[in-house]
Amino acid sequence: MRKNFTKKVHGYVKNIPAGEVRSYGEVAKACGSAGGARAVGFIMANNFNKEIPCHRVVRADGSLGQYNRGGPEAKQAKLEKEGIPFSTAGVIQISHG
DNA sequence: TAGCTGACGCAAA
DNA sequence: ATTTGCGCCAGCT
Repeated sequence: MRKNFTKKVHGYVKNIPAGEVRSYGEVAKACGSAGGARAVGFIMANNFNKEIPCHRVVRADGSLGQYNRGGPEAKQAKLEKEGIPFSTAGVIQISHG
């Protein structure tokens, strides 16, 4: 049941503490699907729950990626408010929890 | 049921 | 170091 994957992703993302960021690949892997990075992104795009801090999920390169709430700019703004340091490329460092 | 798309990731040039 | 191409999984039409 693929839906299970989605539920796991939601739970994991909700488990991401403020001030920390996770890469799509990390989330996918933690949910049981290593190469399911794209799937995670798709889930986030279809996820509009404020309970799910999808803005804390960034690309493996540290780049922001996308955001269904106003684009990378809004995403970065939220992350900066969380206390996440940023660089010209994007996130300085991703916590691997 | 089959095919296409998508907020990614890695390898090669 | 930067750019381009292919592969990955899950969801939606």
